[in-house]
Amino acid sequence: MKMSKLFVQTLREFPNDAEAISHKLLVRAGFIKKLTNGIYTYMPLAQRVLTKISNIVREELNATGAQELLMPFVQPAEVWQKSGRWQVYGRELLRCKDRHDNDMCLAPTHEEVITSVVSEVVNSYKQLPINLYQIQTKFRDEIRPRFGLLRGREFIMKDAYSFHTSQEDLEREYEVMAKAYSTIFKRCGLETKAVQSDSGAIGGAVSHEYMVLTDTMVGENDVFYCENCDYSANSNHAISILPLEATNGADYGYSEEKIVDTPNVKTIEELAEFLKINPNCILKAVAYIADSNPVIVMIRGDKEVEETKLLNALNALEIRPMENSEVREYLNSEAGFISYRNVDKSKVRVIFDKTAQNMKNFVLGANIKDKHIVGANLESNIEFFDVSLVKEGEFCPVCHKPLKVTRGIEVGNIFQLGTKYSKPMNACYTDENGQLKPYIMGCYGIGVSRTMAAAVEKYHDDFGIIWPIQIAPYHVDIVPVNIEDPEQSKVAYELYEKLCALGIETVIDDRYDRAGVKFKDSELIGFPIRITVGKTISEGLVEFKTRKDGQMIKLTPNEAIEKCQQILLN
RNA sequence: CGGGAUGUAGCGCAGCUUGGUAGCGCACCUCGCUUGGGACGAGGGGGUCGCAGGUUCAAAUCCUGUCAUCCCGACCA
Repeated sequence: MKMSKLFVQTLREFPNDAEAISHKLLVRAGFIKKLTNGIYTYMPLAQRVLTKISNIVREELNATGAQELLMPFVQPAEVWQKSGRWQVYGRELLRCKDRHDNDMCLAPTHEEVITSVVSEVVNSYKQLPINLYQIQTKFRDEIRPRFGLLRGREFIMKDAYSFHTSQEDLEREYEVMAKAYSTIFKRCGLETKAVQSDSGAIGGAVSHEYMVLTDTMVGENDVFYCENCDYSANSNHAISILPLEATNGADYGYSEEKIVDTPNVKTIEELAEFLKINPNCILKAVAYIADSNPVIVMIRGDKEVEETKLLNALNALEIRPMENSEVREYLNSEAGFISYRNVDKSKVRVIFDKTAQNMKNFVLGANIKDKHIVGANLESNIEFFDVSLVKEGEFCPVCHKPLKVTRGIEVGNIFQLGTKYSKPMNACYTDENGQLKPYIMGCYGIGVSRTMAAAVEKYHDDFGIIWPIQIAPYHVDIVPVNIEDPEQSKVAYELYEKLCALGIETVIDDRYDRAGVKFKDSELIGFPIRITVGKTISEGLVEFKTRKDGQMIKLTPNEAIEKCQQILLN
């Protein structure tokens, strides 16, 4: 490709509406252009990267026996009503009507359609198992799109769905996919960690997320992991063994239950300070509205509520903190002094976190303004749930060593769905005994456009992007310092022809610009290899430079070609 | 949806306080010169100042409303 013909416009400055480095660089280097919030055009350079990632995905999935198909992006409400998600999915599902006034939607995912398609084709256990996938645009009307491609509204996703006759066979396929995923990301030049996760709106029991670990804010997930064993989990799913700490209020002299004055002491910090007590001896109450029902969570004072865990414990869809007016209305109390005692349990659901379990003689809100109870103890027969957020340093649930935390960008995930979709949609096959059985399903996603952004997030420097060669838009950038110099031009074009003939993807920067412009663009765009044809041509040499380590060596044109081949083979 | 900020040429910005000819840099076009790290000179094209009302002889500028975008919190590939 001649640079003069390549449809790309690099910018001299970073766009001012971008925050994430991948967003800034992809825009500045001319890979993407924003149409509107969370919706981008993939320019030719980006399209080449996406194609490469997609092809790696295809090769690895095809190797497992999965088959590619392509499903509709615009879907009728019917299939969503059948699965029950038309009501459940919320405003993230972009709905519209066709000219006949039928309800339609833009596909955020394809469980409904694939289940419907498979149920028409697969009638017998003899046709199972099967794994089908597609690579396609998805639309999710995210509350807050941000970070460019990392959280767009429209994005490219590979989604695969498998169908089985038994849980065992699903688990077998799940392992196959897990392996394929590791290979796929590795081939894209990305190290990933498979972490346990909550299954969210997609549903199902077991799931793992593939995270690219990063120390920046754009990793939107907190990942807890153990350095000793291989336990790792998203914060919305992580569990821990708490370090042994004093949780006995008697240590602070509160061995007898009584009400004490705590004027204007509202927060846990203030209360701990006021009573000269460790926060972990306070049983705090956090009030929520879950699907318009009041809930209070009793949790140890030094711990936070993990709302996804709470959502699951309550089997609720939506959750938000209670407002002060609602505290008065439902709990007949003031924020800061709430307690599970003296609330109407028929109206207010009370959840005890497991951190409350071993507390003795603790401090508790008195449900009266400016008063707390000290030396309190829990009644027996209380059911405990795990709804607390893990903290770094708490102990691994597997091997009891301290857990670490890091940020992660989720580039893929795998779910064991079970019969979550097949049952409501009545999608069944006939088994060996002539019985109708719902399919046991799994589903497996990879964010293709997000993977591209994650690679940039991971591999860049002050000059621009450093593409892993496996997914780089082109392998080599030939820079004739002065295209008007007949000797340089001749050598550069010969080199270009030869590399192209060898199937090496090459750009020749044939622009009449000065060398500095070409060098800057080369580094910004992130070509893995740059071959400069300049003054050393008098000695019959060109300069061979790799983007990754910045190493420059002088070689003859033929040696340069060999070197390219060598690098591409590795 | 709540809190903060910003909308002026393709991109980055100034002008607004104190109303009076719409500007700068980059990019683009022409000519010249230049060719090893985003050159230089001369000339040129391009903007209903987000949108709608209002105040005024006069609005990018003041007032009201509205829309959009970005950042911080609840969603997910």
